Amino acid sequence: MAIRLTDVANEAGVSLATASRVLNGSARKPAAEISDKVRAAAEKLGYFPNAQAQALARASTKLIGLVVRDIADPYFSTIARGVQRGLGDSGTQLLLASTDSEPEREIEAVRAFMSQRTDAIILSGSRGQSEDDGLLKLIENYQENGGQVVVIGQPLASTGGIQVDNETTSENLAGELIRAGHRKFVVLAGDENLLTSRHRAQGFLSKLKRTGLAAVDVFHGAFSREGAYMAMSDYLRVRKPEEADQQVCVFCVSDVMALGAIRAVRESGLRVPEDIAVVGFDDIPTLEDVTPSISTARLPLEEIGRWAGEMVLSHGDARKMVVTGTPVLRDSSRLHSDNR
Amino acid sequence: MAIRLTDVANEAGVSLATASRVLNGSARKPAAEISDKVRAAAEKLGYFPNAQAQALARASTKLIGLVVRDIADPYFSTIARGVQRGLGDSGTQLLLASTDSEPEREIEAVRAFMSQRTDAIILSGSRGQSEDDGLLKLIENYQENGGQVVVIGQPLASTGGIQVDNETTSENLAGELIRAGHRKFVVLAGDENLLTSRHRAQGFLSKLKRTGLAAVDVFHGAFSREGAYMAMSDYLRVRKPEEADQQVCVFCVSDVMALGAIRAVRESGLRVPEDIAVVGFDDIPTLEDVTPSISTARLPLEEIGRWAGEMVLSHGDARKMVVTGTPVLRDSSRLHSDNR
DNA sequence: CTGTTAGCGCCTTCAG
DNA sequence: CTGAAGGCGCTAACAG
Repeated sequence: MAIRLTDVANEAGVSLATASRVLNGSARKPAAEISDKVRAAAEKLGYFPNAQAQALARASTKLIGLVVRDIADPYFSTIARGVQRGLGDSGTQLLLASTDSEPEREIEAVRAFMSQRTDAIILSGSRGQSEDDGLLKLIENYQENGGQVVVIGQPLASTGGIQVDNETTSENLAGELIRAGHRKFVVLAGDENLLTSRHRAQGFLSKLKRTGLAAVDVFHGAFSREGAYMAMSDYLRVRKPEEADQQVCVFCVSDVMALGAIRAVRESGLRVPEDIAVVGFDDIPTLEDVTPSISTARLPLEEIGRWAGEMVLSHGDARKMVVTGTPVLRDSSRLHSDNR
Repeated sequence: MAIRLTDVANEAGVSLATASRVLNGSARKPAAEISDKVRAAAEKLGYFPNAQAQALARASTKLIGLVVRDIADPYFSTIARGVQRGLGDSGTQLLLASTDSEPEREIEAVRAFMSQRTDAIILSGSRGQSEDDGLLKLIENYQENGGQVVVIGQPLASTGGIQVDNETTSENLAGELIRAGHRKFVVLAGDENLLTSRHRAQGFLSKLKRTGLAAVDVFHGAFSREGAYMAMSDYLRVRKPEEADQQVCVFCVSDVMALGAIRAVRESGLRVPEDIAVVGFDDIPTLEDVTPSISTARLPLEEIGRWAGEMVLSHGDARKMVVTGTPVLRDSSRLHSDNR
């Protein structure tokens, strides 16, 4: 159906090999005159190289796979944009898969990418707590066959990646909040089966403990806007009357959760931050448009994606890098001193 | 390097053809015993079909391409999620490309997808005003070779797609605002070279005119948050003192622009909506978290994406459908009656 | 410098 | 029902 290289070669009156050489970056450069003829023929016929055939003949597809949990989540879409930027004009194409937080879908995605023989896979999704054995085996298999794996977030033993030091970041964030005067905390810890979620909560709590602060409430739930909305609603429902007297600072393990929490606070008729201070984690772009401005731990999301993309291109050593977030206190954690 | 079907066949002691038949959905089903042996061998060896080879031998890659302007923009990421949902578990893989609003990058993306022999291409990006001749020719070429094209937003003569009736939607939105009592309008019309931008502004303006409302100011600029921020800043700088007395309603041709506009209003010390009402278009998910809640014309973004995905799967007729947005007045356009 | 010729991994008639 | 063989479109030695 489509025009083949053979057709172009015939049209130009040269051999297949010659046509191939001029149309693709071969080391050997045919004569200028011939080249022009071939290019003209290709143009005239509307020739498009068949990437599949090329991939088969060479040994590399110029394909890389990116798996995220939900592409509509600003956290992931920002990373995705970064990856694309990182890939730049290398001619590498991006295959995208979303897992919807279901481990099996992550495995499916990786299998699909393996079948596509992607040169690399960037995992930015749901690193579960128990390092799904199945996934690990798959990845190992993939690597043995020359596949490159870059993990964003949690580190994975055998792979390269951009690790986020969630624990330290949370500790620092807690430190800043304490320094700002907060003394009473609640943690919306998200899904305890997700490493990211766990580490962020743990870091925060351990800092509190080390500082000798009173016990706080910890709520679990889905690592999502809805999850936080419900967790916060639960908290508001059960909190004791005397708690209402003093401003409490609620740490959510992600900005998206903070957004859900704020919604719940507002619906209950309370104010942020006067009645309840809310703090997030990530610094997703959305925060720019939210009032009050939300305190968070800033992660260079787009750059992280870009680094991942560049890492993939450099095709090199499975380099590892560690990123620690920066606490950014904004209005949502303003201390309400005159409360009681 | 990787395990081939041949290896599996050998391991199982059967022929290549047989192995192929059991491992892939062939019409002819080998004996159960044989099948099990083959499957066991495949499992043991860690076999993954080579999608490229399959694509070459069959005549279809199970690949579809999606081109957006910016995957980090909630409008596009929501559509992207919809597309993925629409594709469901059909086994189709999604290739993603972002154009950054540059027409040439859109063309590059389409060329790349054509090379990848994607079964279909969903265009959700920058339909320029002058229907870039290059793009049209490419698309035509693609279709002649059996490629399916689905366009989201602007309709394209020869292709199917989900058309958004921007003009009518804007008219309706204007109607609602007028009914709500607004009389003084400003339009941040975005990029006049983008059809989407144009139609939205035109619809709005024509409705105003038809209603006999006084002339309003129209500002052009980039079809983006920054563009709107600057346009709004310009407006605030040049508006006449007497205008400041009466609440004005600023219609932005997209929610993302509305967000930028609101930022500008706030930075100038004014309030939304008391001093300046702001209205957007699209109803991106982000709006859920913004205060005041933003009035807009609701488009079922995720569903639009889903429809596009399903359309692609049904492989059918290049169906066309038209979507008209629904005006949703929220707080950002509340009338400030007591302002003389 | 150009052309010829094996494959790359898999599917699919066509025989057996 | 199973096996053998040609071909999908292109690349990369190897000759000429």
